[in-house]
Amino acid sequence: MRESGEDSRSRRQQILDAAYKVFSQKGYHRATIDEIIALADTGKGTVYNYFVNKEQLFYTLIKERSAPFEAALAEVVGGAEPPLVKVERLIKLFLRFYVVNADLWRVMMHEVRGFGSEGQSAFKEEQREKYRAWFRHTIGMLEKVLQEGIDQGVIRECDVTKAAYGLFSVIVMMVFQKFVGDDIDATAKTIANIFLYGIAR
Amino acid sequence: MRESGEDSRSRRQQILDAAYKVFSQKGYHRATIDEIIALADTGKGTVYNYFVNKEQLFYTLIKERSAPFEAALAEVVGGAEPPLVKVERLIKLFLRFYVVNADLWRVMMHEVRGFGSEGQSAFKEEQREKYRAWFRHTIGMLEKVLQEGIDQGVIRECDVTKAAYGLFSVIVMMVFQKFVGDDIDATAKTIANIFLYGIAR
Amino acid sequence: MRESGEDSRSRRQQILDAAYKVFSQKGYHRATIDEIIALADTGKGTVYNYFVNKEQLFYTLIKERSAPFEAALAEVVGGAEPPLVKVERLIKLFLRFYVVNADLWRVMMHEVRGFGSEGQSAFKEEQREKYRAWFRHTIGMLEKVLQEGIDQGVIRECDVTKAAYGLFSVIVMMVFQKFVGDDIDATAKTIANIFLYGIAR
Amino acid sequence: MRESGEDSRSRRQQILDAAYKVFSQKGYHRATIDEIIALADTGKGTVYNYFVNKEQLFYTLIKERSAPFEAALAEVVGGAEPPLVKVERLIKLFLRFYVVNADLWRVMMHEVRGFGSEGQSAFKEEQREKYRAWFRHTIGMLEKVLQEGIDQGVIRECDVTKAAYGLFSVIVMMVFQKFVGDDIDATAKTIANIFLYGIAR
DNA sequence: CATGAATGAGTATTCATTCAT
DNA sequence: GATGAATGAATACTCATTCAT
Repeated sequence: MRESGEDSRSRRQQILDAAYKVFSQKGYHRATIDEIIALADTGKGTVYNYFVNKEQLFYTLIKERSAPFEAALAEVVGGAEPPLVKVERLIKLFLRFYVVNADLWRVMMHEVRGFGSEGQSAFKEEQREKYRAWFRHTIGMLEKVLQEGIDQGVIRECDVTKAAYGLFSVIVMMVFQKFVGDDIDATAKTIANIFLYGIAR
Repeated sequence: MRESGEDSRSRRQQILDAAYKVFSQKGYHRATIDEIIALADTGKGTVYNYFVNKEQLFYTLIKERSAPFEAALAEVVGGAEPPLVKVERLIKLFLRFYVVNADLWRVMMHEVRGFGSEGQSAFKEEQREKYRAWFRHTIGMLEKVLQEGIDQGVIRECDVTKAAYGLFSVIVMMVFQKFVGDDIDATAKTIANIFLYGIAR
Repeated sequence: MRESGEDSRSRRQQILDAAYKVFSQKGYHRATIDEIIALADTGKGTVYNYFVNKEQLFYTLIKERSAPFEAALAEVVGGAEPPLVKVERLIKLFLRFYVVNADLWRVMMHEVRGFGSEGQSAFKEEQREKYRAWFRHTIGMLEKVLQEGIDQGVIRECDVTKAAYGLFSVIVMMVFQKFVGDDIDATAKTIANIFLYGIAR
Repeated sequence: MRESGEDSRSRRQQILDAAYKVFSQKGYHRATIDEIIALADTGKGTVYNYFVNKEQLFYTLIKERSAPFEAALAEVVGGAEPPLVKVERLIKLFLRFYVVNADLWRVMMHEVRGFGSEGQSAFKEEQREKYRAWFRHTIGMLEKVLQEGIDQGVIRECDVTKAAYGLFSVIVMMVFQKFVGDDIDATAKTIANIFLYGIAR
């Protein structure tokens, strides 16, 4: 029995918090259950009481972290603002989310990205598809707004899927390259500006 | 003697070719020397006669593959064409290169992108810095041309580094998402168009 | 579960016992973890739960085996008997210890004795110094008694360090050459006699 | 063709010289053929033209180095001096030899000493017996002189074999512990004195 | 529920030796 | 004789997972 009554944050949450730190810091492969339990101050078996294996622990982490983000995205997309305003607001949401979760998401992306069938990733294909679906859904939010812009004639005809992925890639790149300073709003404005009007004079 | 007369491709090259396939398919960690030698139809010791270790084998692969690409980039950058033309030509070069080398470069990026300082990657910090320098140099080609455009007044004032990284990220994303069809030139045109003039009407 | 109730000797002890046999028989280099676990009837990981690596397993072996011996030496040295009696008693202790531990100690000596600075031994210099300290301390027991003899005038002036090492080398040689029969006391007497009074008539 | 006419020291000797340095410095196991040929500035195959394998190369080294030493021993033993003088002269010869060859002999001793039958040593039992015979013969020189001393009544009755091994061990210990300074004769005198008359007053 | 001792599959690397040239 | 490219056997160590308590 490790602690008596101060079990406010459940064992499960303690493990998740520790896992977040370790996965973010070490990546998926180099993160060890041993390090996670040391940080969570719990036993090894306990982890396996709450999570079926390392992979599912990681997945749970991703899912729980992204839920509020997804809700926020949906709210903006479903709102009544003009499309161009929505675009900028979405960019801000993305930036805020990735600035906070950059490390964990970088880790996830790597394990998921592989296309080939066999064993490039630590994850089973089935599992990876779930992560990919998450990406598709998330980037789909951008797509919807772009399509709305086209329908309203404020955005010119183009392949919205490609455009959305392109915008997404720029956002993520800015974060990963640590180009995003404290003023996330300014960065969002810049990205939106270039994305909408280009860099040509 | 494993092969008799078909020694056209040297042992070294056989190993490199096999390593290319295995690294591309499995990623760095999951690629095993055993699989590489099986594919190269050679002995394990032979690999270590030509390459000091797994990491250096991987590095050699990267270096030899990228050399012609870098030369082509330099030629365009040093050319006399107008900046906007150069931009499109660079985009084409990047697309062609990444379409061919997508898998291997994805693998490399993961090991390099690294995060903090310690040991999240399979590579030593020193080694990773070499890869990062390669990226900086490559993306630097884009930067130069953008700056040239600004100097000539055809591109508006902006942070060329961020712009270059943004453009780069879009290119890579298009490739990784397999949005690039057979007509690379068309894709390049589209990317250039949007990058230069934005998507707003 | 490998064994049911005969868990009297802990896993750790089983491994140490097996390691003792294998190291003694094969030497440090040629002893393999695989052979040790086969003899200990346990899993490979178990060894690494108790010992950080092969070297530390070996070190633990040495340390645990020598502890009682050192205590016995200290008792004699600290006793009130005349120096010449102490010398003989120490010789007996050394003989008894080395007769039992001859093989393991031979192995250790080789790895430690080391030469220059670099890597001729399987052990890191730092580690080797610990073993050497052990030798110095052990032979130091002989030195102390010899010095006591000189102080009391029963032993003539001489370099006690060299004398102690000489006496030590003779003891070890007798053991390694299997010159020591069942009657350890007789052998000790002979050694003491010659050491003290020489072989000249 | 590495060198043209300056082949005064034959290839064979070049290899032996290099092997001496490397074996002395690195020990038997850690000495590599690669390092030896690098030092000898020759090809790997060449080594195997002159020596059947690593072990026999080592053996040749030992044999060639010890020949003059053995001759010198035999000369003293066969001489007409009084036994006690011979003892001191032998000690001097041993000291001189081991001071020069300490490292190589230390290496040899380790590989040979093991008693058990199987695989404690890098050498086959058959081979090891050859080294042991060399030791027996060498120490036998001491034995003979001691026996001569007993026969002539200047040395008291004792087990000459044990006495010889004891004397030998002391000599070697002094060398290995670097207790032997530049004045080998003085050291020899001291050893002889204590060996003959003991340390008791 | 919590624990942690036990497990073993999986892998990069070294180096003596061979043999075709 | 000289060479060195090719070879492959041999080995310590990690870490996710299980399961008896």
